[in-house]
Amino acid sequence: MAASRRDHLIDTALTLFARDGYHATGIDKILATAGCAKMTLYNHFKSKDELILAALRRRDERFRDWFMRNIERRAATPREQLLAIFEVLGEWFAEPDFSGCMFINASAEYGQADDPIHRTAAEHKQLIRGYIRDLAAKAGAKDANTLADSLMLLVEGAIVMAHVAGQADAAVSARRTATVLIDEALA
Amino acid sequence: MAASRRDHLIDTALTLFARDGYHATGIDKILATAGCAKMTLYNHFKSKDELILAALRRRDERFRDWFMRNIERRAATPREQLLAIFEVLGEWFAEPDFSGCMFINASAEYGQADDPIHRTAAEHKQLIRGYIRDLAAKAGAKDANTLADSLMLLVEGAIVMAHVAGQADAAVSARRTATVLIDEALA
DNA sequence: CTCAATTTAGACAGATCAGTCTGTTTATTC
DNA sequence: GAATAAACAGACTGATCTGTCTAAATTGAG
Repeated sequence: MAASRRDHLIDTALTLFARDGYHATGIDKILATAGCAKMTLYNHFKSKDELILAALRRRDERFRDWFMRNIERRAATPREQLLAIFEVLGEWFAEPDFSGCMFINASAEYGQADDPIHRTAAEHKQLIRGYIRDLAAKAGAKDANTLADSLMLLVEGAIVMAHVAGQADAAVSARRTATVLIDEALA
Repeated sequence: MAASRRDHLIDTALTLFARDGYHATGIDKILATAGCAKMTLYNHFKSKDELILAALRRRDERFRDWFMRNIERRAATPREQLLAIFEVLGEWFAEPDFSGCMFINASAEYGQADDPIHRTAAEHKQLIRGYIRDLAAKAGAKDANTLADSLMLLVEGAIVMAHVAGQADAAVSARRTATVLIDEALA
């Protein structure tokens, strides 16, 4: 198949970018890992940045699908689902190859806000926020946007504390904190 | 002076690492910007990684000094100081060259937890957390550690949302959220 | 089978990377 | 002024970077 080569390149790049970072992962290492010729890559992507964008788009799809699916599997009511967010985060942090959020990491390496890579990261965060906002609205929050903003801070804070500070229980702290905020917002 | 050349190199590297990232900032660019010879750098630092560590240590000192000084200038009581944290964050985010947290960014590029650079970032976060914990204790929190954990999540979450998602008012959201948590913890 | 598209390996370009070394010049100190 | 230490410019190594190109091998569809 034609698309399979391209898919395989994206998946390989995804894994390496996640583990080693973007600048530190060279094209040659991606090709060697994927078992691919250089021209195959440049036939499908016009530059390394385009491959990074494709990898981020795939990561966005996969992560949000996994995230939402697990939240909705764990909890039935919107209120419980808001709390399940942090249980799913805890699962993620406990993965042996957890290396932080690829979008936070991408923004770290591509710091300019108008960079397409940075913009893709920003869009991902907005999509996550939108999902949380919808859950908050369904849970009957007085101000779904405000509750979503608060919970997003906890989500992103937990990711940072888990990865940067190595705080293994960051998701537990975040869940406990979220209960206070949710109780207050649904009162 | 002998130390001045070294200091100037650290300051120059600090600025470039903050703006462009660590891998993307080459030794040659640092030298050209600092107006320094290559051997001067390698007489003071045995490798680029050592220079990064020196820059991070200096950033830690400067940032925490600036952070604490501004919090204590803005507010007199420990409770108000806990809220002032987020006002100072807002000041930081509004700086024209704000490019996120150098320690979060360093952990993004040096993802392995046992890397000295990553460890330095983790230590910085623990120092900030310790400061917040002390404020929480002085404010009379029932459980200063728990409140500090919650507020740290808001701090780190606000940094991420401000930088990655470009959410300019992340500090305002975090402050509003913090009032709920502080009220609950001091009740 | 045939034709066209894709993938292959690998050479190559031109730039840049971190780090070493040499020899000269500047600055400090006695 | 002489002696010592530091910083200087810049060549150099060897590796690596992204991206281009060629020519042969492979694949898939009609």
